Amino acid sequence: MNDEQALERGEFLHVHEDVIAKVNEQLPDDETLYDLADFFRIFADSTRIKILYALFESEMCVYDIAQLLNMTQSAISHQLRSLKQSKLVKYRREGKTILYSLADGHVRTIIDQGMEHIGE
Amino acid sequence: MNDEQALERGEFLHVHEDVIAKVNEQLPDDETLYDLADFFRIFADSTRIKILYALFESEMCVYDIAQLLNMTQSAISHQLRSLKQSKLVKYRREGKTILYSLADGHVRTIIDQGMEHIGE
DNA sequence: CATACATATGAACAATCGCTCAGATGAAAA
DNA sequence: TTTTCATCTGAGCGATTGTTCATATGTATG
Repeated sequence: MNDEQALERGEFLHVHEDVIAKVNEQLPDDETLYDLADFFRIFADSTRIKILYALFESEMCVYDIAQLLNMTQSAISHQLRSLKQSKLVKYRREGKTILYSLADGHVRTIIDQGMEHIGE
Repeated sequence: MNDEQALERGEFLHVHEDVIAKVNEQLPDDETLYDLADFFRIFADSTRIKILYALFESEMCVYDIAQLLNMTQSAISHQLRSLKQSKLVKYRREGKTILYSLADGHVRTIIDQGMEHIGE
């Protein structure tokens, strides 16, 4: 069959409409996909991953995390804010210090899964 | 115990050295953590997630993916390059067109896991 | 060969990101 | 209340990101 005949029958040159229809059925809506991308973006920075690893062991205050990672308190505080907003981390106040901990067990699973993939 | 006494014994005000030592044992080395962050960064963009979803169904050419996502051929080609470099996608030539497909079964698991987390 | 088709590529741009710095907020101690 | 400690916050910055645009590469066809 040549292109003209295909065009006459309403087909296109490249587009395989059956496949596209099938994908469109399975593809979640845009908002969900944005949320999913946002979720993965949290793990796309090694500082945030380090913070999460630290919290695997125990709850920690900002200053201790900063010491551990050899970074400024401000940098850690900014990152903890992202983690808070994404509901991956929760906190409680104890006197003057604020203790951060994991808010969600899935975090460990996700990181372990990623680790398994890169093969370490 | 007051701060002066603590300082005399070589302790610090905030740093809980036992916790830090424990975390340092568990914390993978920097290179691994960078690789892990790079891996998650691939999923941190909704265009790339859509492309992967499309490839869940069947191998597709660049033009079809562009039509499906209503984006330019160039934009898709650039993203496919990232996915190629990350070894998440492979390709084969068939005449003039190049057909892309998933290179790794883990991809689906990772995305499903993320989806489960955001609760959709 | 020349032409058309399919994809890849590099430069350029706006948008976003992670960190630093200076200062603000909040809680407890003096 | 004033001071000190612990953390938060907003502006500013250099670096990175995703897209567009124009062009280059590669493959089959006439």
